[in-house]
Amino acid sequence: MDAANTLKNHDLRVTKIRLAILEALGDGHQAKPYGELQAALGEFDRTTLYRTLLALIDKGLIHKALEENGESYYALCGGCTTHAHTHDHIHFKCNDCGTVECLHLSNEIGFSLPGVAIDSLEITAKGTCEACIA
Amino acid sequence: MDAANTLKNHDLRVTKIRLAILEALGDGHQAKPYGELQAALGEFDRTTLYRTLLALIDKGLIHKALEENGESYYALCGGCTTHAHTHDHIHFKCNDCGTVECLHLSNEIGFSLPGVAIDSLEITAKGTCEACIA
DNA sequence: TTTATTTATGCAACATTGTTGCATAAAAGA
DNA sequence: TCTTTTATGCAACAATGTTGCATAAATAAA
Repeated sequence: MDAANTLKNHDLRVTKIRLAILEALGDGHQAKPYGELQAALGEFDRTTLYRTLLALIDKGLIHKALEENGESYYALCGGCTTHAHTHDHIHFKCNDCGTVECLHLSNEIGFSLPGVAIDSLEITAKGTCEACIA
Repeated sequence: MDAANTLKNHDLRVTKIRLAILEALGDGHQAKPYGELQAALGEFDRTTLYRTLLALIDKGLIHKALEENGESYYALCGGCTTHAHTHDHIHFKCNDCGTVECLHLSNEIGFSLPGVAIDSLEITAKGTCEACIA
C-alpha cells in the first residue's frame, strides 16, 4: 500500500509533511532521532513537525521507540499494535554507529511483578550491532 | 554508612548539594524526576544540580532510571553496579500516581539477538502499582 | 591551624525540544 | 466550485541541557 492510502486508512488527511515523514522513516525497522527528522524535513515548520508526529502516534502509524539524552527516536509501527509495543518487540541501539533498530523477538520475554498490573513494557538493549562488530 | 562517607568512598568531595541530593533520593528504591529534585533543591543553582547529578552518575552513586517526556528520573544505585543496570533490575512507573520504582527481579530475563553484542539492557514497565490498585 | 592547591559552585549565556494560541492555507466533502 | 473541517506557519514562551569563567569552598600540605 502506498503512503497516501496508509494515511487515509488511519483517519489522517494526506499532506506533504505526513508523506515526507513516512518516507523519512523508511522501511520501518529503524528508528530515527528527532534531530535527524527535523533536518530531513527542514522545509517544514518545527511546530508542524512536532504536531504531525503527535498525530501519527495518536493514530497508531508511528511510535516513539526510545528517549535518550533528551532526544526522542521515532519509528513506523510495523507489526506493532498502537498501544502495546511490548513483550516481543525491543529497541536496540548500537553504541558505535548510533543506529536504533526495532527488533522482533522469537521468544517472548516473561517475568512477574507481584501485586502490580503491567500495561506496557519497554525494553531497550544497547551494544554493538552486527555491522559494527565485523 | 552515612552520606558523607558514601561520598568519600566514591571519590567525591563532601558538599552541601551532594548531601542534599542523596537525602532527596531517600531509600533508593524510588526514582525521582528531575523537576522534583530541582524543586527540592531550590536553594542551589540549576547548573550546579545538573553537574552534580553528572558527577554522582559518573562515580556510580546514582543512575538515570528512565527518561520520559523529556524528563529524566534519577535513583540511588542500590545493589546495582555502575555500568550495568540490567537483567535483574527494572523500572516500574505507575500511570496513576506517577511513582517510579526500581525493582529487583527474582528471575533473570533472558533472550538472544543473533549477531549483536548486548552491553546493557533497560527495561521499563508501566501500569498500576499495588497502592493504586487497592 | 594556617596556607596552598584542587575542585565545586553560581552566574551569565545560549541551544534544543516541547508546547500553546491564533490567523491563514490547504484538504475533503457536498 | 463552494463550504467546512483540519493542518500549517509564525510568534512566543517554558523547561532542560550545556559551556565558560570568576569566585568560593573543600581538601591536602606545611
